Amino acid sequence: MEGARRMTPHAVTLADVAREAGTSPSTASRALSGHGYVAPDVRKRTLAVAERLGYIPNLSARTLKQRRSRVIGVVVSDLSNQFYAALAAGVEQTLREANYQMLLLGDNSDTAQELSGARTFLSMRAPGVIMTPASQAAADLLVGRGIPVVEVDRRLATSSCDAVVIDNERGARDAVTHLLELGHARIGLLMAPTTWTSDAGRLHGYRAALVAAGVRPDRKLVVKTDMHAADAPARIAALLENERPTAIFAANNQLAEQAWRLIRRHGLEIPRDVSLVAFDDVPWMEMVQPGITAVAQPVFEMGRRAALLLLRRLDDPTCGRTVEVLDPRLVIRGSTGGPQ
Amino acid sequence: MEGARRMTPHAVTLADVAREAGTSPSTASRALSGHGYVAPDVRKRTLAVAERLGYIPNLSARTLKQRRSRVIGVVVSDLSNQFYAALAAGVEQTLREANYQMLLLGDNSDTAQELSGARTFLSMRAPGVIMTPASQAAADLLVGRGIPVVEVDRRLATSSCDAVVIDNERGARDAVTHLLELGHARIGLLMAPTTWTSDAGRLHGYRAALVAAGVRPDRKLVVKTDMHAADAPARIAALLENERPTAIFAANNQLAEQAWRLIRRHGLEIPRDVSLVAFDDVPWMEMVQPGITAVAQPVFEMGRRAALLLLRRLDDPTCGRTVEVLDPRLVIRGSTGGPQ
DNA sequence: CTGTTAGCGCGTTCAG
DNA sequence: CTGAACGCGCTAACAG
Repeated sequence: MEGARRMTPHAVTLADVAREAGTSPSTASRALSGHGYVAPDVRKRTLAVAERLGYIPNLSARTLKQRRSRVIGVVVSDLSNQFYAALAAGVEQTLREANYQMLLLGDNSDTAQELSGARTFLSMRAPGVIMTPASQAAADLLVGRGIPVVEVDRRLATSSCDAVVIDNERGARDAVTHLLELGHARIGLLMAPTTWTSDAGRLHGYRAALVAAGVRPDRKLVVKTDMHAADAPARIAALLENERPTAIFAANNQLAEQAWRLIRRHGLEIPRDVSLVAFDDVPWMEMVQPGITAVAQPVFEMGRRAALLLLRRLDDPTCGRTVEVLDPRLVIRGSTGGPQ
Repeated sequence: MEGARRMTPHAVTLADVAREAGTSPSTASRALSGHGYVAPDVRKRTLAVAERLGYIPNLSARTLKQRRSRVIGVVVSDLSNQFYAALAAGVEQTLREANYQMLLLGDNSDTAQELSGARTFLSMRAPGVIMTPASQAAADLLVGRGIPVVEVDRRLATSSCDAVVIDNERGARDAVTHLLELGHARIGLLMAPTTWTSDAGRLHGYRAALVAAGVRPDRKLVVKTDMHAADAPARIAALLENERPTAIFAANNQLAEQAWRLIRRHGLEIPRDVSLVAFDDVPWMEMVQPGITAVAQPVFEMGRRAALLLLRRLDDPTCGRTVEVLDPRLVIRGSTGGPQ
């Protein structure tokens, strides 16, 4: 037991383990990491000592030496949105299985915060990054520094990254076509005021469905507003009151929630007075009465695939670029019916 | 412009900045970090060069040198549970304001995963950790190594950590008393099968309320089950069918959701056939018809306070221990009414 | 199979 | 106010 268990203020280091095991630091390193040759008994002894001393490798030192860490940066738009939470969960599980850590950041859809996150990942020498991009800046910075980026949910980078997205246009078209088939013609669209491919795709799908049915798109029926904007409720209310749409297509789960609340507050009944369809199916949509018809996305799976794409690229940086487009699925519930 | 902008495979380093700025690495370090004396013009020049070269400090090197990073470890039980998501959001925002990063991990209420998370934090030299503890092991390991831990939502560590919790007993008592006042006597309790202080407190509160009202607690009315357990639905259904409680108190939001679904599936009507109260108020509870009476917790605030407690301790490691107990608030909605 | 040597990039002495 | 020297803990070369 020697004097090794003193109240050292220092954490136990590889050198401590080596000394205690009667070997050199490099041999101890090989024994613990499993790289290179080590005599079986030496390895065993070293492992035992490490265990006994409670040795925990210093990742900073390792990262400094190897010039890359095993921490994958992940940034999503909004941690408290169930969609992004599920996405992150899918990513984390997959990364964990491959022995990588996830460093999760939320950027509140803010370019500056996203950029600051990217800088953090760079300074931590993350070998790769997965993001729901808010702007081109962050991904471009990363890619420019040689860090592979996988975009999820939407694509924005000017450089060509791997990506996992949903077929937004088809999802929106399915949703709106469903309404058209029920006999609706005045269909309101609620969407975020972004330039993201996700929103653009949903808008295209909405328009395409109308045109295909011979209905002329009306700009006044389209409201672009952010969930957190102060005037969001007022603008949605204005749509309801002034335009009297017989149905509303909300392009994300948060706008759907807002719309749902406002429709009730206005004393309107779903679907009698107005039908409602959402893009992105979340639990409450099945629980309310009537249930909300929604375009379901395989969220967890999207996270998983994004992680797999990144892992593949880490394994082979030169492999061809992949963009996976997953299929949405329209889940019909009680919130959609024929117009009055 | 010299030859400094070559296609170097290496990231730009402090030495590069120093060379370009015509100074030494140590001066450059002082200039950029702001510690120590540097001539104003030298500082300015160095900053400019750093900016121009796109210098991003290597955190590993800095951490290795300073023996501590600015990454705070955070581990919660379930990333996809809105309660924990909100908690994490509160923590993150506060840490960010203090210029710390959050490393968020989910442990799925699993001791092994929690322990592995703690080891990760240790190996990354995190200066502190915030956790919703699943067992004593992780916190004890951390504290034993001199890393301050703040427990949130529940307390478990044998060592005395700072903590932020809700007054579980009072919350439960308020909820059950509300039911008793409505005339209920057969009140079922759904709770997780843990030894956590949160669940214990809620159980105590439930019992205390009954006893205070002269109602004899009946063990058969208490079902301890995990949300993800395969037999959870069956056991809850059995409670409903065999014991015929006139009201149910679900001790967390997920059990409340399960109960709500099963009550409907059994063709029972809320609150006519059975009343329902939940501990932890989440958005859907306000949206369903009737709304669910629930004990609301200031979740975001709990996260924020936990972060503040940790920051204070980082600032002054010897300061007295603090345990903050926040007040819950009973929100009465339509899911509770008199028994038949 | 093993130990010695030599940094990874940074911050912190301590003389100038 | 500045720079030279050193070392944080680890691993990749290399020689033995």
